[in-house]
Amino acid sequence: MPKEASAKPKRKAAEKSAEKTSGGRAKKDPNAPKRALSAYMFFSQDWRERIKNENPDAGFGEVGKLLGAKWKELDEADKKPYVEQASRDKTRAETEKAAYEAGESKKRASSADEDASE
DNA sequence: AACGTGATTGTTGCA
DNA sequence: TGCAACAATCACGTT
Repeated sequence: MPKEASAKPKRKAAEKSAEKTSGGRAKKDPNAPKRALSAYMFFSQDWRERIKNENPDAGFGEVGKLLGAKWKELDEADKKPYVEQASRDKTRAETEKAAYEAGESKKRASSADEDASE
């Protein structure tokens, strides 16, 4: 149950080192199609304006914490639009990965007939 | 099949 | 240029 645990001060750019389960799962994708944005990402994009609007002095920590607090205040219906965008982005990520997989696959076999687009 | 983990997303502001 | 809290996520990989 590594899920939920009060707090997980474990991830960060500093702890990039992973290696666990079996030996460090591949290193992430070579092309890194990146995943999809989170509802929070859209939520922040919309709220960051308001936060700065009501907190022109709020830098990053203020806005950050305030944003998170507000986020929880929102109801599912409020997050809905954000989640919806996240869902849309997820589909986008699917296409990204699809193209990434396709590229990876085609890149493998092709080499001469492949157009010089890239 | 089910589970676990890591990697990723976006904001601002500064050394 | 990268990292810092804030939250979600979820796709991948391992078992």
